[in-house]
This record gives sequence, C-alpha cells and structure tokens, in this order.
Amino acid sequence: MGRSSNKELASIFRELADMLEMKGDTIYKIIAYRKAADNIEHATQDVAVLWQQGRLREVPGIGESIASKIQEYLTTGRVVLHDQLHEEMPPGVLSLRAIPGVGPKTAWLLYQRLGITSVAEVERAAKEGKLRGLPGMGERSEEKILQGIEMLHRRSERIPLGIALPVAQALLAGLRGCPQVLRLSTAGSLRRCKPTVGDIDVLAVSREPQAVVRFFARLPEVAEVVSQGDTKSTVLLEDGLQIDLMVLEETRYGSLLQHFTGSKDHNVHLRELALDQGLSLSEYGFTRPDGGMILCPEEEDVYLTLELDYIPPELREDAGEVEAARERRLPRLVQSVDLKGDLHVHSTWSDGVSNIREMAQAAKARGYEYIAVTDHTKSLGIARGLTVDRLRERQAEIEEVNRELAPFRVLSGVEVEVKADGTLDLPDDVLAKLDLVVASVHSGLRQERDRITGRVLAAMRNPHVDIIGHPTGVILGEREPYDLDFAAILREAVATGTALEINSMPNRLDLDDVHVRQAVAAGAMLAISTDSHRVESLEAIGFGLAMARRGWAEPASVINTVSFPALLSRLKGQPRLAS
DNA sequence: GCCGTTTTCGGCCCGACTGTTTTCAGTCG
Repeated sequence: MGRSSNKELASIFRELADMLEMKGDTIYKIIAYRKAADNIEHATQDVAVLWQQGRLREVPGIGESIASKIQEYLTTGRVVLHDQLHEEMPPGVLSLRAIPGVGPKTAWLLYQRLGITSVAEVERAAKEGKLRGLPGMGERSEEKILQGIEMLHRRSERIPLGIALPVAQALLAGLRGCPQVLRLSTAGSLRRCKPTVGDIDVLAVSREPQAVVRFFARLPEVAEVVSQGDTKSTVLLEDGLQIDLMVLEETRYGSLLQHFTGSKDHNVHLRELALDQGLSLSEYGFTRPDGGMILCPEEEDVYLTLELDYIPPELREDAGEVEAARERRLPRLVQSVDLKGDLHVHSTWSDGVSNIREMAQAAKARGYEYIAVTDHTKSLGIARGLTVDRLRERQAEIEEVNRELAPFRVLSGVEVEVKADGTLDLPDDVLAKLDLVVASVHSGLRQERDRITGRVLAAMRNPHVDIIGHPTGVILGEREPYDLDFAAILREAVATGTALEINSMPNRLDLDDVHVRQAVAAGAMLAISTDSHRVESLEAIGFGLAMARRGWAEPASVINTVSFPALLSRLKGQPRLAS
C-alpha cells in the first residue's frame, strides 16, 4: 500500500483546523490538529498499518480523539466532524485567507456579514466601500485589503534557490553601504537551502537599527515598502519578490540569526525545550524566570544553552534533528571539501559550450581529483549525441588531456539515453569500455507509472550503468517529475549498486532533499554532480551539496567523496584487484 | 486536543507591526 492515506489524513486535519479557527474555537485545539497533521505527514510508516497494529498513539500529537477520527476515516472513508463543518462553511470562505493580511477572523467576518465567499467578491465590496462599516475596520483596513489582493495576484510563485541567491547577495552588497551596519547575513529558507524559496530574509546587526531599516527601504531595488518599524521591515522588489529585514544589536546576533533562520517548527520545538529548562527563548535571547537574560552573541550559544549539539541550518525542519542533537547522533553531513570530483559534465563533443580541456582545467583548479565527461548519446539528436565512431574520436582527446593534467583524471563517460522502449542507446560492448556511464530519461516523459519505472529499473540492472541521471525528471516551475515508483527505484538501486544522481542545476535539484533523505534511509548510494555544459556551471555543485545535506547525507553515501582508485571500486563493471 | 521524573488538570512559543482601539485584536513570521 502507498502512503497516500497519510497525505489525505494530514490534509483533512489541516482543513479541520482551518475551519475550527474560522469559527473561533480554542486555539490550542487548532494547534493540536495542525501538529497531528504535520506528524502524520512526516511519519515514516503508513498510518493504516500503524492503526492495524494498534500503534497509532505512538505518533506524537495523536491522542484519543484524533486516533478515533483516523479510525473513522480508515473504516468509513469520512470524518463526520470534517463533513459537518464543510456544510456550515462554503469552501470559498477558506480561500479568502490567501489574501495577505486576511486571517481567519477577517475571512469569517466577511462571510458572516456580507456573505462573501471569493476573493473577487472581497475586491468588489472593498472598492464599493462596504468594508469600512464592519466592526474593527476603517478606511485604512479597506485599502490594506485591496493592496493584499493586488499582492496576491502579482505574487510570483516560489523561486528556485539558484535564482534567489544572487538577488540576496546583491541586496547584502547594497546594505554593506550603510555605515551603521556591523554584520549581515541571509536567513530563512534561503539559508536553510530549501530548493525553492518564497521570500528572502536578511538580518543585520547595528547599534542604530532604525537607521538601517530606513537605509534598507531606500535601496534602489526596492519598489514598495509594505511595513516598516523600529527593528523590522518588509519590502517588495519590482518583480514582486518580498524581502524581510530584521535588525538587532551585536550582543544578540546569535539568537537573532537562529530565530530568523527558522524553520518555524524548528523554532517552536526549541522554545518548548527552553521552557522545560525554565527559560523563555526569543530573538533577543533567553529570559530567566527572574527576568534576567542569557545573551547569545553567536548562534552556537543558543544550541549550547539548550544542551544540544549545533544543528546545521539545512537540517532545521523539525524532522527529527532536535532529538538527534540532544542524543548526540546528528549526521556528519557531507561538506564541500569532501567532494573529489564531478561525475556529470558535457563538452563540445555534444551540446557543451566548453571543451574537455577547459572543463578539466577548471575542475582541477577547483581542487577536484577527477571529472567524468558524460556527453549525450546519438538518439538525443538535438544535443548532437555521440555515435560510436565519434565516441572513439573523443577518446583520443581525453587521453591527451589526461597526459597533460596528470595526476588529475578525466573519466571517459556518456550520459546514455534510456530510450522510450526501455533499451539503452549504446550496445553493452561499447558501454563496457567506458569509465563511467550515467543513464538518463529524456523521452517518453509522460508514460504511465509502471512503464517509465520499468525503463529506469532496466537501466539500473545493466551491469555498465553506474548512475541514474536526474532521476525524477523534474524541472522546477516547468515540468512535473515522471510518474515514478520511487520506492521501487530505491530498492533496485540498493540491489544493483547503482548510484542516484543529485543534479545540481538550480532548475533541476533532482534528487531533491526529500528524495535524498529516503535514499539515505534506504542505504542507496548518491552522486552529487552538476550536469555542467560550461565551466562556470561547475560552481553549481553547491546546490546539489545543499540537497544532500538537507537529506542527512554523510560522505559515505556519496560516491564522489573518495579518491580516484576508491571511486573505481565503487563503480560497476570495473575489474577488481585480486585479493 | 494533547500531554506529564515538577502535573491526569492546567498548561500549551514568542514578539513586531498595523489599525482601530484608549488597552487591544488580528496577522505574520
């Protein structure tokens, strides 16, 4: 059975929480439903299985009432309370909360007083001046709601990390021009290296926070100031991207950075731990019961005070990292210095812009020991894929570069097409002569689940295929992943010793953090590669590295963390030294 | 609604900003 019931149950409890909140029920009941939803979604096991085993209550946040609702759902397919609330509340009412500045109270007010059930109706009513008469609302509120609707329409979708990072760096560069700024950092999901970010968080340290906030609002990139206080400001750039700035004094830098990096759930967990110790944690530091403060100049101080190992930002999702930090069993995450080479780059022999020598020199300059040139194969005609003959010609150039740059090594490889019929684009005897084979799907992307999964499984069973390239096929914001049975892919990867690629291109990030964590848990091997078509793209390895770290990967799970001889022994179909 | 080597009842994460208020509620991160 799949994990679908976990997802469905999580969404039912979330909706339940939203509807109860709208009706003004106890906030703690609402929080309880949301917490349960989170834990159900992140549970490593199917709740249906847990229920059969009578172990539902072992899931944190699931008590008597929620357990019985889960049972209700699993036996009848419905949750009566959820259905009842749905009848009282047209679905459109919940959608009003999408407007920035409109929460449950306002949404419910709009529905109760004016019968409004859609964003369009809110806009009409606001323009007709019908909102200002409502309790607690004046002209300003009406204007604010109209602005919120405008933001909603303009709000760009989440943007890839690789796009947001340069924007953030430009903003930091601008802020460095403010004389009152002492320290600067990015924070939020950008610092946690989520594959996509919704906004950009920036924090600064200064003895005069107000001066920094004012300077920030006047940066040339800023198109609109949404809010501006003594220590915080929110602005929009031309393209609608939202930037949040927060400023505090030096002695609180650690707690500020920790607070603003999040995630929200991670922070809530830390504050609960603090309370257990009789402390209250905020961005200002720890407050003792007597009102005295424990300041945290550095982020490490926050974790130290809570008797936790330092938790790297990439792990802060309240997905088990706090428990692991307390029990001193955090993973030793793979780092940049661990990577000894890039196992997926193209050259001018197919659709690359840089030639083999340039790629190799750039890789060597980065401190790598090797690089695998993996040009496309013939059936990907659009990328000038290699025929067997041209592959042979390319070999001469690779050997020349190897003589030149020794002991640096260029591995002779291909990114072989997994064709729509499931066969590979080059015969086995040709693949056998190559140092490294990446197999990728570029066609038949819309095939049904069993068929496309079968193609990848077949590729992994080929004794010469070392790595599956960009395994899910996702292109962020453009293309959905293939309909893959990823659990089956993981089993086969472990069984055949085939590595799964973490493709570092910012628009791919495939595997992503979630898949990496599953792969690590399953014991599959990973390869962090860039898929570079030009030397500049070798830098993108940092994004793939970030996905690996977010997925709790240690160096031992990543094949390109070892030196060349050890790498050979990790690849398939290589002659092994006699023991 | 959940939870407990300080509790089976009484807690439950913290603070800034805004607008409509004359002390606070709603929203957000």
